[in-house]
Amino acid sequence: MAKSKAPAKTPADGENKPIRHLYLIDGSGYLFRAYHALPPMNRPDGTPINAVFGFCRMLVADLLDNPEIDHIAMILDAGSVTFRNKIYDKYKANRPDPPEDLIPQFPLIREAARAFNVTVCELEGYEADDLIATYARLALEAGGTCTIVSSDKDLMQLVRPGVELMDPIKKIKLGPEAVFEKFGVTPDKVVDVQALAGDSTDNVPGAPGIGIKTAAQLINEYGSLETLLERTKEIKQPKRRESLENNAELIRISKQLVSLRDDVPAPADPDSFDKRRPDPNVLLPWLEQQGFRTLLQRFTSELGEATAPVAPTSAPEPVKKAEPTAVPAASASKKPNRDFTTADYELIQDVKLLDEWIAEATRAGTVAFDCETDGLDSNNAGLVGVSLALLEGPWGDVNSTRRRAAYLPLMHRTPGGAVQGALDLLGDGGDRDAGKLLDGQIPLETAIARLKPLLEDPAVLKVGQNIKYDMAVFRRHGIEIGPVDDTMLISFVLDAGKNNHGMDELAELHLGQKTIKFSDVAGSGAKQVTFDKVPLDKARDYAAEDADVTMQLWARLKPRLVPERVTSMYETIERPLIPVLLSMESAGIKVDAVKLKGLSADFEKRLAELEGEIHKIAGREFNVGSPKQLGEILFDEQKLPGGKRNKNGSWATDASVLEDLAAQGHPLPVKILEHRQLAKLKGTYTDALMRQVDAKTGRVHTSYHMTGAATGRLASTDPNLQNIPVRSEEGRKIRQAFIAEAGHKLLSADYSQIELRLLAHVADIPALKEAFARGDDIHAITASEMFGVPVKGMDPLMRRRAKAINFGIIYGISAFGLANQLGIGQQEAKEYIGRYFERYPGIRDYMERTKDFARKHGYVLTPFGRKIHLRFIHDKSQGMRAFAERAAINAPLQGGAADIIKRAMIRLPGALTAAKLKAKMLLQVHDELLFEVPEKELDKTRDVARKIMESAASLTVPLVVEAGVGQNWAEAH
DNA sequence: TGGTTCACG
DNA sequence: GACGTACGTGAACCAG
Repeated sequence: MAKSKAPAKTPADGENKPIRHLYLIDGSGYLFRAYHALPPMNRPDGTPINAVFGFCRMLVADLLDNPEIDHIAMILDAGSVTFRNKIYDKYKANRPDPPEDLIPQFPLIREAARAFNVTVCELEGYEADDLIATYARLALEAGGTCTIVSSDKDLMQLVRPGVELMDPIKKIKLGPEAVFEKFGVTPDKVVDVQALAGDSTDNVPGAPGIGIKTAAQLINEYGSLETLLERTKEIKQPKRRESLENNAELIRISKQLVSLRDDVPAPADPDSFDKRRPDPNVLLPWLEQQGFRTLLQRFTSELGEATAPVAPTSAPEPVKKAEPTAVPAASASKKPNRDFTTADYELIQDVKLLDEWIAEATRAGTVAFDCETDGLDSNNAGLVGVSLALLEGPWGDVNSTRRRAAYLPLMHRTPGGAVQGALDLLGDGGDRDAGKLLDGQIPLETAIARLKPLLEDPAVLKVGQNIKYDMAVFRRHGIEIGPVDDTMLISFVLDAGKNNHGMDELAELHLGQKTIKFSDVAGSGAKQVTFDKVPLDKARDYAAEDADVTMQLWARLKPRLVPERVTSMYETIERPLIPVLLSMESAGIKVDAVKLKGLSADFEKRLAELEGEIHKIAGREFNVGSPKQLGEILFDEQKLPGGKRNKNGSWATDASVLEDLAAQGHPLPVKILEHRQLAKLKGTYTDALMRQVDAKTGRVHTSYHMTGAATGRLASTDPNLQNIPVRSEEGRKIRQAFIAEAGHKLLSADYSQIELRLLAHVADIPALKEAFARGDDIHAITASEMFGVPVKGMDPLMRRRAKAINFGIIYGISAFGLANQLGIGQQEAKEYIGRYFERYPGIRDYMERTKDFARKHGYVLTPFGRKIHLRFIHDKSQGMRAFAERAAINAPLQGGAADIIKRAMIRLPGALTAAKLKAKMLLQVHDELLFEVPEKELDKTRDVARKIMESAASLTVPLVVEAGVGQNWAEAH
């Protein structure tokens, strides 16, 4: 017998309204999805809550707040035994148990739905999917439409006009196209494909040897499963034919298993699913119990205080956790000024309105702005428009403020012009393409002239998201923007390691707002247009939103700096670094294109030779660049010993494997290694670098990302100039192509052993500190202390091993890693580590202290106060925790070194100017700075650089900088 | 798009 | 007792 659990509607709601659009939430599917998507969180009483939190966030932000939704219900499985078990007893038999910290959340999702006054439906003997199918049908028959909130592929068979699927985490609507992408057939044929292909997670057998690809092909060819089974004789491939002929019955059973029933007895009339206001007496106490503070705040102001609070149902036995973590209240969704929408964004098309905005911004004292361009390269992209946003009212109080945002289009053009932007070599911003300037735009020169006083006004703070980019664009129009704040950097100093710092992610996280995607306004793939071709109305929505979101993020994040003790990290390191990096990026470095071309030709010739030799030894032709084909040659065909497989089952062919084989005297791996090295050099460096040379300057301009690495290191892209080869002879030839301008030389200054020095400092190891103070060879000293041999006349092998251990310590040593590095047994490695800790017990103490700190606080600190969060420090997987612990040990050292060189970089431009030197800082490679120096100023510049770098921090060990000079980077380094 | 490999500190 | 492992990046290439 079916039993209904649909709650009665509250009398106050009156009559049910008929369905227009029904939302059906696949409750357990959603819970699993949210569980895996969100980091562990706990309720104040310790109960794990992440999946429920994700569920509530979705429910509020996407469903209850969406006025288009009038009917909504959550569907659940009533039990584990259904009619399908009668058809096939092994159905879903090998489902693993859910994770233990998910189990207590199952009952909570029922509570959550009840608290928000959302109907819960379940039906014994049937799965939630059958109920969903049935309600989808009922909705259609009632003349309405239906959205199923689930990412379960089994529900794809229900997609049809009026019924769509929505991924609850990605918020993507899945229509027939998505179904076709997944199953290769239209939605009505999905069950046929599933019946043939089977499903290992649900233990649906299907036809052995036939997967989704083959199944789709067969169904599309024969039209339906039944026709196919009748005409199996026509199938040419013997294996397929046999599989189908021998398993016809099993396939029919499979079809019954995967077909959803849309005729089950519905426990409640779908008209009764109408969206209802939550009852404050139920919702508020429940939210409080879960610790969802922002939601509580919001609903208290929306619904009013509870008048007769109903105590939340008793909580299940909480899972005991060693270190309960707080629910991040700030990440809950919250939308200030909910009546403010994109429709309120303004379009500035005349000078009068622009002047008004500028006056308003000047009066407000803080303005968010963002510029839109026709490319991504900040050195060349042309300015297309500017957006501005204001937040007026009490500082930082998002609830009692008024939002305003506007877009000022400047260089939008009619579509149909030649593709340009990145390909633009003239860079003049003029008549470089066929598109004509659109009407209704203030002339660029006029707008620039009006904006300049605002953007340079020392009394107006300009807030940007990755403002380095905007500063670069405006600099080329003669505007030096300042003073500035950067929400990306504020987020970085607050939350490095917790989340990334792109605007879309921050908007979602802190404002609960999904931003308009660039591809929504500009298209995607080959059809994508540059922003100047986007129509003004769309451009306004997209661009004004950027400034609007930036302003709100600033109001949300900036007040956290002081209480979370990262103000000085932001104000003395990250923010002042912006203009320094900007100058380095726009300076670029000269490369010798002729030299690169020659190298490329050399490499190409040698590669062709090697390829011939390799094919000869292998006995056949194959793609040497394909690890898959190579693995098959080496281990399946040549039957070489010692094949390892990587996690997806294919043969591993990385350098360490090939080196092992080479050491055993096999000729093929030797050639492959050489081929790999040259292919890398040619593909990644010579050829790619030539393409990156800027036509205007004849130099390459990298772009530095300030928030790419959680430790505080910079990252370099387009091109990455932080991984130019240096370790191999062939590779160094590429460095030779980085050259100085005529009359100049390159000066390279790098910190010696900076991370080990920091280790000696923070762990406070007298023996190491003294060795550094004396200027001793630190690896030799370590070897001497460990193995009890004098430094003089030491076996180089011992020094090498000590060096590997010193590095290992920095990385959070493990016996496995050290053994791998040194090519010794794990036992031996373990013994070395033991001996090291015996000699330097302070280092072991430091490592333990650091791990404890990370476990207690969820982050670690560099000596300069940079915070690095360890997201996985309490993960339930031992492997993930160990990973986080090693990262915790490494982060203060790597991050501390990053702090030091950043401090030096900030001081250097001023110091050079003060010494009347014209040297330019060009590149930073983590512990090295590269300068281009007029030949006559070499000595002075070297002295200044060394002095500033060595005094960038005062530690209990000296900082030592080694400098070199040359015509090219290889010589200087 | 994800996995593999390899360049750097 | 088994498992998966050195820390931090970005780019090219292959395969699906």
